[in-house]
Parts: sequence; structure tokens; C-alpha cells
Amino acid sequence: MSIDADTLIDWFATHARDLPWRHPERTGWGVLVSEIMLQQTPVARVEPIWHEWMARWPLPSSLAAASQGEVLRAWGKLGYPRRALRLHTAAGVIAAEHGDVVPSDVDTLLALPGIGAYTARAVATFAYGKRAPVVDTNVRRVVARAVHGAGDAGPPSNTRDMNDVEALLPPEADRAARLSAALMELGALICTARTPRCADCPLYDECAWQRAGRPAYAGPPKVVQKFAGTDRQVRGLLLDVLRGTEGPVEKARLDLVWSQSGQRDRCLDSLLVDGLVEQTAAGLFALPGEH
DNA sequence: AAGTCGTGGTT
DNA sequence: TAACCAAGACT
Repeated sequence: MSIDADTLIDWFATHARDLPWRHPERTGWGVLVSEIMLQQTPVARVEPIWHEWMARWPLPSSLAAASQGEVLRAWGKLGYPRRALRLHTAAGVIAAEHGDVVPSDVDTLLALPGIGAYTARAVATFAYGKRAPVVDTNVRRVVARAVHGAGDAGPPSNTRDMNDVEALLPPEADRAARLSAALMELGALICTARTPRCADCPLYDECAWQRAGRPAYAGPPKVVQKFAGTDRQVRGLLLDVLRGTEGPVEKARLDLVWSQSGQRDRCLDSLLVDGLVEQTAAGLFALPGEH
């Protein structure tokens, strides 16, 4: 079973959310920023920050001119702040080597830090109308159900997943791009992970999962990531102190966020290694480039 | 290639 | 309420 492109493209034309990075006046830079922010982060939390960034840094060169600390503060609590640092670096490369214009070529995009298989193709497709398989978690789920009749996608396999989606794309780049956006939107609004709204699905009649009686997911159990008590939580708490403080702080201030000194010190050290924190000559701690 | 990397809303 | 989930990348 396959997916009828026209059916889904038509559904998208009438049901797509009005998201700012889809507006006709958005630039490739705006699309890139949105895609990085949206990695593992919900639309609702990204939208206000994206607007701030577009107003403050309308070009790659304007972001590149900011300090890392400014960028990390503006990133706020979107999570995974290494994304902000990589985007800052990518902006510098785009400004210096690509005429301050986000590249439209997948391989060129892949060479930039923080841009992987999904983001490179999403930017090429959504910003420039190229024809490329755009595979994110939504698309994987929609294909698993509508095409393969499974309750959910199994473990990701980049090559196999992209081949699956490639086979669905119409030959015309413009329609392929719209189908890619539609597949993602369907996964986000209708074919959702926990409680799919099948009654509202434009693919209801042709969906292999529906036809098979909606069998439960039968693949290997998904690995659920813990958060409470992990280094990830502690790193987040440490960084939050520096984000909320004007200048450098003493280590004693950071020691307040977590009682276990061993884990605390290990996390602070890893933040220094990652370049998310710097130590001043006086031995104080600060966001990078702000002292 | 399995683990790691933030954060907060939803069920 | 604990678990799940959200437009992944990197090592």
C-alpha cells in the first residue's frame, strides 16, 4: 500500500497550521533557524523565540557577530543548548563562505555543524523547494502505519527510512516538497503517537494500518530516557544559574544547585569541555565570551 | 551503534 | 504521578 500524494497535498492546503517559518516572506535563514530549534522541541515553545531571533538576527552574519553567551541567553530554555552553539558556528561559516545565504544543496548543508540528515533535507525542501526525502519522527510514524500497516515505526534506519519516503515522492520537485510538509503535518496533527485521530484522517480509506485492524506496535520496546537525577538535569541547572546572572559567578553559587559534589563537578567540567561554560582568569564561571 | 544531550506539557 | 512525548545530531 502506498500514499496518494494528491490526497495529502490537498489536505495540507486546507488544514496546515499557519506557522511563521512557512510564510512566503521567510528566508532560508529563517527556515534553518526554525529547523534547528524544532529538533526535539515542540512548536509552541519555539515560536516566540524564533520571532525574537528573526528580529534580532535577521541574517547569518548578524548571529555570527553576537557572542556565544548572548546566543545562549537568547536560546533560553529551549533545551539542548549545544544546538545554539552549533547554529552560531554554522552562521559564521554561511556568512564567510556562502555569501550570507543559507545553502540550498543537501551536501553543502550536511557539512555544517548541527545539520544532519533530516535538517539538511528539510531546509533544501522547505526553503528552496528541492525534491528530497525528509524523514523525521512524524514521517516515520505515518509511513509505518499508512504504508506498512504497523502500529508505530521501529528503530530508525536512515538509509531504509529515506528509501521508503523517496518511493512516495512525486517526480516534480514542487509537489514532492508539499507532500513532505504534508506528511509531517499529518503526523503532528492527526497521525499522532499516542491517540491518533483516525476519524479525521484524509488517508483513512487507504491506510494499511486501518485496513489491518490497527494492530498494536510489535517492534522492540522503545528506550525511554530518564531525566531526574541524570547529568542532563544537573547540567541544565548549572547553566540556568549562569543564564540568570549578569556576570561571572563563584563556584559556591553553582554548588547550591545540586547536593552531590561528585556529580556536580563532573557536570561542570563537561560543560567546560562542551564550550557551554568558561572559567575566568579569576576562577569565576560564566557563559562563553561574556567576560 | 547505543548513549548522551534539556525542558516542560500531556496523559 | 510517573511515564510519555516533542521537526535530531553527534560520537
